Amino acid sequence: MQTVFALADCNNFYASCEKLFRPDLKHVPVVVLSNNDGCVVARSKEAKALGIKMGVPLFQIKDQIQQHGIVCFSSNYALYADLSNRVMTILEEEAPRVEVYSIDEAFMDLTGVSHAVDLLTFGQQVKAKVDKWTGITIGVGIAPTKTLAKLANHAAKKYPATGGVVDLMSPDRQKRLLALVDVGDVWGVGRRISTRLKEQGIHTALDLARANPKAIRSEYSVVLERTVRELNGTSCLELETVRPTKQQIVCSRSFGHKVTDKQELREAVAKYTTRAAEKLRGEQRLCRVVTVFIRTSPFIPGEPQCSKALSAELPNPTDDTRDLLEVTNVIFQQIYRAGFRYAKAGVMLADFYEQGTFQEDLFRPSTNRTQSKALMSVVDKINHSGLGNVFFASQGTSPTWSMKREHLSPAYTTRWGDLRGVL
DNA sequence: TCTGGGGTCCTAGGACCC
DNA sequence: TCTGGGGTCCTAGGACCC
Repeated sequence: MQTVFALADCNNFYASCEKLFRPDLKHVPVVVLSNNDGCVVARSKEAKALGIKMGVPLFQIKDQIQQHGIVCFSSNYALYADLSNRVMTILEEEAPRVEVYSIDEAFMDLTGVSHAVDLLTFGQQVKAKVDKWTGITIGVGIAPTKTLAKLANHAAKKYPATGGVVDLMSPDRQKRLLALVDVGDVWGVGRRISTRLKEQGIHTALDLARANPKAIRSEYSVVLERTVRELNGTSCLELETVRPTKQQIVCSRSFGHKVTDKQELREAVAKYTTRAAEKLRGEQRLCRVVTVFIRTSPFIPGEPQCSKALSAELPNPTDDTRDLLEVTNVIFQQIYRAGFRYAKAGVMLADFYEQGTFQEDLFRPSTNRTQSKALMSVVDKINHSGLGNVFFASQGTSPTWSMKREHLSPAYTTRWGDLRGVL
C-alpha cells in the first residue's frame, strides 16, 4: 500500500502562544526572544511583514521595535510546552500513529485513511479541530514521503489560497511545486550544501530530484541521497513513534552579563549540573561520562579568548546530583583560568546505562550513597510541584549571572499562573 | 552594552588487535 | 632490511534540524 504522511506544523508557534492570552495584541506585531533576550526566535505574521528576520539580535532592531510598536516577549517554555501538549493530544486522536517531531510539529501516518475519507478533507478537519480547541493555527502537508510532506506544508503556509492544507499525493502536483521551491528550502539541505549544489547548477528542488542519487551519495553523503529519493516519492524515512532514548544531555546557558568571578562561575556550573541530573533522572538513566565547558564570547572584537572543556569518567554510573556535583567541581577547578570575562558555561552528560545493566568496577566498590534514590525523588517532586525549590549549597543563593528575561509573560496555564491571574 | 540552546546522524582517521 | 590485510572501536568534526 502507498504510504501517506501528513506533517502538521503550528504557525508562528511561540508568537501565537503569547497572543492567545493577549487578545489586545491580535493584530499587533509580536516577537519572541531567545534566552537572555538575545535574538528573535519567533515572529507573528505582522512582525514578518515588517521584515524582522529570524535569528536577528535584539539590539539590531531596537529602532524598528520603537517605530512600529513591536511587542517583545522573553521565551516562556513552560507555556509553549503546555500548549504543544494540547495540540499533540488532538493529533493523536485523529491519526493512528503520530511522531511528535518537535515542540510545534508532528508527522502523522495517514496510510489507509484515504479509503475512508478524501485526504484533503481529512487535513481540513484536523486543522479545524485544533483551531477550535486550542486557538492555535496549524498548516497541514500531505504526501507519500516525509520530505515531500515537509514541502507540502511549506506550500500550505506560503500560499494562502491553499487554506493551509496541501495534498501533494499526485506526482504531477509534486513536479509543479518542486520547480518553484529553492533547493535550500528542502528539508535536510542547509546553507553549506545549498551553496555547493547551486555552484553545480542545482537551484530548485526539482533540479535536486532529477540528480543522480549515486553521484549525490559519493559527492555529498548518504543523507542527501535519501533526500533525492524521498523527493521522487520513495519513502526512506520511517515514522518514529517511540522517542529514542537520549544519547546525551546538555545544559548550557549564556550569562546575562560577563562573569569574571571564579565563585560565580563555579555556582553556574553547579546549577547546570543540577539541571542536567534532573533531566537524567527524567530519562530514567545513569550516566558515566561528564563534561564541563566554559568560554568567553567570540563576538567581542579584541576580547582575550578562552575556551576550555574537559571530560571525566565516573567509576560507576550514577544519577545522584551529589556525585555529579563532585565531579563537575573537580573538572571546573582544572579548566578554570583567571583573568577572562566568561560568557557561557555548560555541562554535558553521556554514556548512559539502564539501572542494573552495567558492570560495576570490581576494585572500586560501589560508592552508591544510601537512600540516594529516595532523596533525589523527593528533591525532584518538590521542585516540580511549583510549591518551592530545594537546591544544593554549591549553586549559591543569589545568582547574579542568571538569564535576562525582561519581557516574560505570566504562567497562564500552570498553577501559579492561575493564581496570579486571580490576584 | 546587547549575538540561543539542545539535539541527531554520518564520516574520516587513528589506535589497536589478530 | 624486509614490513599485510582486515576488522573493530573510539573520537573529532562537520552538517543538519527546530
